[in-house]
Amino acid sequence: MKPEEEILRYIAQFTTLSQGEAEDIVKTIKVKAFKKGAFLLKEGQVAKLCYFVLKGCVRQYFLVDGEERTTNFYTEGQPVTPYGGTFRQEPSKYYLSCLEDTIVTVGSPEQEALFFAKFPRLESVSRLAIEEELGKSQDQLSTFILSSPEERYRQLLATRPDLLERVPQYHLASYLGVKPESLSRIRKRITIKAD
Amino acid sequence: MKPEEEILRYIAQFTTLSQGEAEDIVKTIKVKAFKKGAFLLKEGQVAKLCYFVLKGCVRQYFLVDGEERTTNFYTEGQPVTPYGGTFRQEPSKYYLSCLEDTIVTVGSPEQEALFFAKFPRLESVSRLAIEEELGKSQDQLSTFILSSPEERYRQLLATRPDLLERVPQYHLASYLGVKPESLSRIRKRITIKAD
DNA sequence: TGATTTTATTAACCAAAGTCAATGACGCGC
DNA sequence: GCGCGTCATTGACTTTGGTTAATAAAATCA
Repeated sequence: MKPEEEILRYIAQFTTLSQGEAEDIVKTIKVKAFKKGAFLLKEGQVAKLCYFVLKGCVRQYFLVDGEERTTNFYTEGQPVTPYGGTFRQEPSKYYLSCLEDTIVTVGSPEQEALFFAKFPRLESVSRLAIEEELGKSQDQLSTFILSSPEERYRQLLATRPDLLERVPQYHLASYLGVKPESLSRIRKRITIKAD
Repeated sequence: MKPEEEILRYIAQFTTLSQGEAEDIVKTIKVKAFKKGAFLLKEGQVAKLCYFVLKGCVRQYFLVDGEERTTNFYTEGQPVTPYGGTFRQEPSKYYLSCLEDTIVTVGSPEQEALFFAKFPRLESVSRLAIEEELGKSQDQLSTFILSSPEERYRQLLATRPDLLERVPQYHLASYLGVKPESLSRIRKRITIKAD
């Protein structure tokens, strides 16, 4: 599958596309490649663009007392919406950094308007997608906040095992809200129990 | 201010209303009162309605091993959207219970359609509001998840001091992801440090 | 009001995460 | 291959939250 077609799979979750529409969409979207280590967004910048990951991995984090706190990993097939698709005016507190060479689609409010003019049917799809993201975000909040770090790690293991392969452990630790040393101990505890 | 007018304040965040529109909206919306302890939604029910708090306080929680885990408190001026305004088909895992005598507006998909037919301008307002909620939810996720319980308590103290007055501490503890005994100790630690 | 229930605090002890420091393992460039 | 930096693990010790149980304080209601 070409990376560009990843976005068709995403849209297909919400509606059915004709062959013509699909080809048209692939032709219309703007695609951009980033090198490992590149930033899609830095703290203080106003987010003018939004993204959708076709290939690679983007890490979202912010700084507290100079320390990075990872809040999300976006991989193939995920929309990168640090602010829920809203194009806010305020400068962002988040960084978006590529952990691998990454290919994304790029959207701006202007392109969005053109896109919806061309594919009006997809405007409601967009709304659905945002509501879906909100639901996920709230579920994540409720299941994550009230779990222990070990439970959170097991949860991650169950839902996104790919991340354990491709993301350094100290970033995962930050994502789980613990120090790298603790994650190391958690992993040890689990493998011992598994005997 | 009449409770009904709370919703005008909310809408005013996103757009400007004429005097006529404002009066019309207040006349159109459906208002309902609940007694302390009443449920807006119970686990297993399919959420067919959404709410907006005019007066009072609603607690959202779900059960894990028979234990309540509080995920949100909704007070005056907040939309109650356990699933991002979406009317999902699935039965909810959440309870919505009134901590005080509470007055809310009630919305259904049908009423929503009628409402938007009458005030077409407000459909985009609704979209903005949902995106706003998503932004808030993601911010909450990032600031809460990666903080210690003590930091979370300080955060709550700073952002929603009203809750400390009106909500029993053991519900706050559940919301912060700790046991009531721990919250008690955290409070003690903080008052000692404050000397 | 007094009695009863509900909610909050405190203490003692245990388990788990933080901190600091040292050591290993691995990858990368030279 | 060697050296270097990055990342992961381990150990000793501290801090913090969970657990259990007892007690105190506050709210509720007859």
